[in-house]
Amino acid sequence: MSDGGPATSAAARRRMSVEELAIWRTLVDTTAELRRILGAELLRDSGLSPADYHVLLALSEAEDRRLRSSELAATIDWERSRLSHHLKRMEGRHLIRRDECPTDNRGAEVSLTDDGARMFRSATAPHARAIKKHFADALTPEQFEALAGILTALQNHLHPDPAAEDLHD
Amino acid sequence: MSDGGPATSAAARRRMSVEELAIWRTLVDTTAELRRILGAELLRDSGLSPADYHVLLALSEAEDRRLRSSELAATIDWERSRLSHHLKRMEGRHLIRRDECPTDNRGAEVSLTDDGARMFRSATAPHARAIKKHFADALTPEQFEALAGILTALQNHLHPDPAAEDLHD
DNA sequence: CGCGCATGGTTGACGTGTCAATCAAATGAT
DNA sequence: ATCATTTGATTGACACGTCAACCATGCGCG
Repeated sequence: MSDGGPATSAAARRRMSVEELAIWRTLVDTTAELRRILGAELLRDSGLSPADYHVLLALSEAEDRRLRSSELAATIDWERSRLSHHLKRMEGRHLIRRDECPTDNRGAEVSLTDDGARMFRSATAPHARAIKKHFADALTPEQFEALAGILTALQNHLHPDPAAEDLHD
Repeated sequence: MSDGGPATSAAARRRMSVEELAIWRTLVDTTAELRRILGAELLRDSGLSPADYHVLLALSEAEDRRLRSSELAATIDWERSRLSHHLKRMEGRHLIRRDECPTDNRGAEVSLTDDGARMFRSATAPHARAIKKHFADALTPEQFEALAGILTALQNHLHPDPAAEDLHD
């Protein structure tokens, strides 16, 4: 119950069925559509892109509303260059600020501006409502439970537990 | 059992739980990671981006390997401008060709070149194997069944059956 | 100290996606 | 026939993401 994947050896050599492939495609399409809808609604209602929102969320949850650039990148799992590009744009819109880091002259400290904090706060409740409306309201509690299990299985498969690394083929 | 959503009135007014929100975020993150991995593998192994693959797949399944531009857009659910931009790039790489449409002088007929067909054919089996490896192999048959149901529920919620449109609030 | 390398971060080039504007051909109403 | 409207498709401007190159600072080690 703690290994990386359930279908390890029995069906592992069989080819993927067309149903499984169809499910994969539907998964990609459906999540893409949901992201598109929610992103458009977020932008319309609050002027923030999903990427903006992600950055502001991490910053607003950080201690003193500030983070080193690389910590921010690690928190939201972005490449550093992507973050750098995006921060430049966000700085231009006065959502965040970049100052030099006192303890490391190479570093940059990213901090939330009052404008940024205000926009994030005004965006958060409508965005949660939109997620509920378009996603959560569609599923039963049983489906939520199943989905949680599916996502855990996928994550375990993508990032196998290093402790159980001895039983590979 | 044919309405647009299961949780129609009872829990509809309740706020979304933090668990539900966390599942949504995990869903977005996990599918994004899967797309990233599979996209990178596809590009590395066959020189095609996921978008290229999508276009070529639609064309190769079309009658006589050719489609009107707008039909192609409808098939893969892309905006026409997006498709136009992408077709220009693909045309530059000789994957597809655009000729004028005989029946409508405004139209463009997009057709697969031999190069494009060959690249698509060589990409298809490794790509299917990658999907199996990173996605399908992680799930049990029961999870597949559950996921199919979840996706159907989400789709029904996004696109409610017009025939049952009389019982809205 | 001085050399080499690792680290933190930025930049530029390029492919990609969206939006609004554009344009020409088709359509339809009078 | 004429003119407004719709339709098929392209374009340009811009936001975004990735990749490789870059630069400066920090750090280990002789």
